[in-house]
Amino acid sequence: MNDKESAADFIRTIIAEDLASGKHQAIVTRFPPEPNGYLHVGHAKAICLDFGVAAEFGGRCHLRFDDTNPAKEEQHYIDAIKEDVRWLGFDWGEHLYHASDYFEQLYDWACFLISAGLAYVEEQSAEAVRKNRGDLTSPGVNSPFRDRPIEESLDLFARMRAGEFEDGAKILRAKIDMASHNMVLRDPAIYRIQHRSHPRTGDAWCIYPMYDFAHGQSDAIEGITHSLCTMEFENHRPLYDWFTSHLPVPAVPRQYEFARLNLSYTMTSKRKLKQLVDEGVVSSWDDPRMPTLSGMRRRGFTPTSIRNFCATIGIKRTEGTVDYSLLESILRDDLNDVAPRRMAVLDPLKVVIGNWPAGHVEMVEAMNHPGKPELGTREIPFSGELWIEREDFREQAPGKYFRLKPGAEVRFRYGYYLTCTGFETDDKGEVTVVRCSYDPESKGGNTADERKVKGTIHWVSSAHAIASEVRLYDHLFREIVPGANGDFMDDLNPDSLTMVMAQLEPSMMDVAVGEVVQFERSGYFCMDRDSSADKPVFNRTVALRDSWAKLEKKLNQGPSEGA
RNA sequence: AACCUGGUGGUGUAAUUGGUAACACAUCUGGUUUUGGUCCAGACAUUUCAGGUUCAAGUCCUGGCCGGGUUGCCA
Repeated sequence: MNDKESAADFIRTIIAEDLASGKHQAIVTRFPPEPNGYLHVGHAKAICLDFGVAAEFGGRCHLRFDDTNPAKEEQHYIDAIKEDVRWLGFDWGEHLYHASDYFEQLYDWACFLISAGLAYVEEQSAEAVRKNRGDLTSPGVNSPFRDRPIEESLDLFARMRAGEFEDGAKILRAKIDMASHNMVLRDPAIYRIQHRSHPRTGDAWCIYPMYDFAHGQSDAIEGITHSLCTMEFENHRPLYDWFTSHLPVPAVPRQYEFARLNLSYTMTSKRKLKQLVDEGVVSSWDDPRMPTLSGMRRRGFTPTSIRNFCATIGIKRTEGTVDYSLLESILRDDLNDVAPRRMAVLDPLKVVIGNWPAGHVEMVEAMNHPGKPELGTREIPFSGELWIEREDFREQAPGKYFRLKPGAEVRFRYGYYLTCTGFETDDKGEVTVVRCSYDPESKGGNTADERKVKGTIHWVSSAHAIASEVRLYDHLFREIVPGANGDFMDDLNPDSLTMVMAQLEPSMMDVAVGEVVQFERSGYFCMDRDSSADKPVFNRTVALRDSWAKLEKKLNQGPSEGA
């Protein structure tokens, strides 16, 4: 399946205009994650925008790590982020940068600001600073240090860098407007002291620039033309512009904001996802239930499906919540196209064919993809003892139930027509064996008389089957918007993971870790890295659409209770 | 209640910038089918409300209503 084209959203419109008017000769964007966690679908939206727009307009996109807070950042996050961006299908080429690459320049610019009377060293406590900032409806109060001599601030700032003061003892603040309606402009902190080693600069620094002081300037240094970010930074744009207009930066980039992605039944918040990992709710950042790119990869999502999803949801400034079913639909679309078909029984029930020659095994031919004959066929062993899906047999069933029931004839896909002649149960009434007879003239699934057999079910020869652990997933949360009514942890779905022991057709031995196949009539499954030579493990990526389930639900709701 | 932003079907997007509201998902009906899958056909909104400008308004103006963001030495 090819990538869906992205519509001309407001950002692409602006870029096209900037190029047409000659404002820019070429465009440069950047994707700037903080390496404090793993990337999730929300980031995919940003990545597809940043890299996508650059590619469409013949520009380039940088990967820049926003590593200004060593308290939260780690090298392994950096490595994982790079892997995820590459997996999604994007390439930053030579343009890998870090905000920390610019620490020396940023320091110089901070001194420049102090010298220009536009920044000062603050010595009030964090609490006092907060108190004096005022609130949403009342202006703040100027700091007693606001008008201290420039030389004094310069000296103090140098000593901050030299490590003379403890964490929190002082900060550097920009001198803007304590009465601004925009809180971000009330003399924002631009440097803080943190005696902590940084994943890249080690112990070279004990003062670190704040996001606001690093981002726009980093953009300027790299020649970013369009700095795209999410709406929560909208209030920061005036500050972004304040720095680039008061500092001798080499270029003046522009920031544009778009709405972040919200997906139903999950969440796109690094902080909350980290909590799920830290509290052991999920096994890891790449748990297949996680909306992280690594989790989705392990689950069996294709990069194409995620890119198509991002193209479909579009870019706007309005918040909304996308139906998870849209993602699933786009995923199925791609998987239907690329996934080879196989047979597997998730909830095995034994079928014994009474008139089958004892000990006889026959090979039947099955297509690897009904829609793509060019993908060839494979041979599957058929015998007198088979596994079928427990739900494919009913002792009593409504007329619309086309599967196995006493007296009914159904087609065993690619095999034979079987007619149910009886069944056995245990003391609890649970069906243990279904007895059938087969029509020797129906090999392959057709007969000369062309009689209609409505039902077709999948099967696996019990003597040849491979036992496998299969992990079935459901939404991680029960609520469309987890946490909407309180703590999101209260909305966890206790049934988000179910494990079953399935029986697979022998050819499944050749599936590779990470490969996705369709278990016919069931869903798409991806071989997990937990697989071993003697026990494969599969994750259900997504189930097939199930119109029978809907029909049956309706039948059961009807006036006369269904079977 | 301050400032900033936004409001098109159940959901996500579109509408040549003032000219018969389009597409996808979801839902419901049918048809095809050796996957109750795929595929095909059909149904499903007078654009938050009230006024105004205009031959003509989802697009422009005024007011109301509703939503999101903002008071880190996080990003």
